[in-house]
Amino acid sequence: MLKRTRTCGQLRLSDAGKKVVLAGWAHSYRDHGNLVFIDLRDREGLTQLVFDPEIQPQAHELARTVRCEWVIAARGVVRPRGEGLENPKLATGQVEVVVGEFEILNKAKTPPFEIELVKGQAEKTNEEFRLANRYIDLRRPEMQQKLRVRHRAAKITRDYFDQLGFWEIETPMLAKSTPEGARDFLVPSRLHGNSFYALPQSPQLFKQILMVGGVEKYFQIVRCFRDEDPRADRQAEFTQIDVEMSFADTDDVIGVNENLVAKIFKEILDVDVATPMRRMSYDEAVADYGVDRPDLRFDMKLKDISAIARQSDFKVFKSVLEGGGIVKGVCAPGGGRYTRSDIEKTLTDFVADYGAKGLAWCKVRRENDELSLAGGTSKFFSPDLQRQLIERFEAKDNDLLLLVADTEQIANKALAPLRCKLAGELKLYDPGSFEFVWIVDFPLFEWNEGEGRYDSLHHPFTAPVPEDLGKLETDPAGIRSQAYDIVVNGSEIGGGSIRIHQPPVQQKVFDLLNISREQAEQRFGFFLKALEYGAPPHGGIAFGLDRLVMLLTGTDNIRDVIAFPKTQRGQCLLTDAPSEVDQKQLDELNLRAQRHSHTTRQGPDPQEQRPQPNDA
RNA sequence: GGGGCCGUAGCUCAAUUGGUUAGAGCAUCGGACUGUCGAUCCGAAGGUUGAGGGUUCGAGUCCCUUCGGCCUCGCCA
Repeated sequence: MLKRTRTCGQLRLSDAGKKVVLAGWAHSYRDHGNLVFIDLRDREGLTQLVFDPEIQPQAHELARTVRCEWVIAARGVVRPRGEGLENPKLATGQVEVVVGEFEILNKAKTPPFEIELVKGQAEKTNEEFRLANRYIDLRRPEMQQKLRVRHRAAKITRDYFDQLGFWEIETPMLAKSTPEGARDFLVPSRLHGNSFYALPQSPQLFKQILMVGGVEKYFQIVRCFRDEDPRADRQAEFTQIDVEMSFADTDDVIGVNENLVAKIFKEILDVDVATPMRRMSYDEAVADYGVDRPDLRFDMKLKDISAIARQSDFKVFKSVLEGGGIVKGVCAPGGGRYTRSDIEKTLTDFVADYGAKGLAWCKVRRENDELSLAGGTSKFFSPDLQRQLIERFEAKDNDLLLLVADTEQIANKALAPLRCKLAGELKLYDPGSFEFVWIVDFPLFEWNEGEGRYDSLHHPFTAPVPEDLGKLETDPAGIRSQAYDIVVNGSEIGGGSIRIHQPPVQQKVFDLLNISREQAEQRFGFFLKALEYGAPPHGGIAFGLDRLVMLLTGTDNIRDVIAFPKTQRGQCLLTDAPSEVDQKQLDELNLRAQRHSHTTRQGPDPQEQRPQPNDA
């Protein structure tokens, strides 16, 4: 086998005259009868091979048989291309390799779709197909670029933490199920009948126990599993950069980790991220943006206009306000271009998805040098109230006011995505820019109406702000936590907290979460015990590596940054997982498959109707 | 569990109000060609319109069911 000496992205004019060996895939071929050209591709680039029958008749004959995606190797001499023959589209376009010795390393079937060099082409191919033939899809330069960025982000992370004295420590994949939070993936135990491991939703308790174990500085790039429905930015199986530090407070954790983020953006994108990053309280984020992960690339703050709406003649507003709701809205600069049908159909349907029962609107217009409202619900507002609304939103001519009257929760839930949608459509920001913010001062608990108890906003191990400890008995909802999320462009890429390290505080929190002593003992007993043996104050964070790489590569599809992702229904189209298993495997695990009607294969094949001993 | 969009040749897409034998580009196969680089030129082959059922003289098109993909609500401490 010819051993390659150079890559296909490497050769330049200065290499002219050198003897080289290249290997790769035949990207395309151009057969002129006499001269044959093959563009040879490896992951570094493309180099043109020339086969001249007058120089090497055998190599030329062989080259004529080559087809796309055959794996080939060639030895030859680097030659400057003649004048006018350069290809400015290729980094190696100034030269070509005149082949003397040629070898076909492997033939290939015609690929099911073409491997395009042009960015954006991958999206044009049916994704189902790309996933089923991932090995072809991954040959596209744009996919390889994403894999490369992912690798580099991981490499920078490892080097960064190593230099700061953090140790990368692995934690178990076969772990204990903790029913809080997301649904667990369960793994049956063969040696312990009727018992199950759970795949970790995160290494949370292990990393805290590592702190109790005196490790002091831990990190891990680790796979986590949550059995919930996927989304465009969410897979059941995902990767975290997991970090934990002892004797650290919020500023320590934020400082170490924002510097990592800045380093990654600088080294990969050459983007300068200003540190320390901006911080914003949870309350401010929710009030101004309706969510705890605001996109700060554009302004468009939400405004509570309940006080103004109360004075209007609009019955819908008044009845919502009387019922304890609010009227909140957003001003879309230049939104006057939306037609009445855009608003009353498209935008109203949009907010309806989030539970909003309607969307009130007014357009802002200038008449005789005076701004006023027109259309929609403007008629319910007196000229003075109109002036107040315009002032409140700092609205300009041709803006659009959109108002939701509902509970505060629903109004925010609807307006936050509406704000982002409008800003995107109205092109109010540079999509290539990045705005970082730490969200801090989260409430420790949120009230769960349905269950009649408090839920942790983050998780039950998050420490309260020390000054608020007194409220544990009196005002649990008013307790702030020492939690922090890092948000970029409206995407939460990481979050963490200072943890509770004192058993009595942990116990009190469990009480408020309505977790009984018995339950706590059964689920977290091992952890509570560890806390009693000298747990240092500690805290940490976890980043979503997938989302980070999505931002770095400019994709909004998480499957693009995962080599072998799963579909919306959790299937791997390449390997066909999940699949049924042999009865023998089930027997060994003492498991029986329960075949409900909805899981039984359809299709009345009488052969399939053999007795099922497992039928319930 | 709910809502929405989509499925036509290997790939990307067409196909008038339901109307003749479902077309085109690329890819594939055969041929021609000394400088191409999205090679070009000539020719060929390529289809259970995701599947099943229905309405109709007639269905890619309309209706129902179903499979699959994507987006989304719920869910994701």
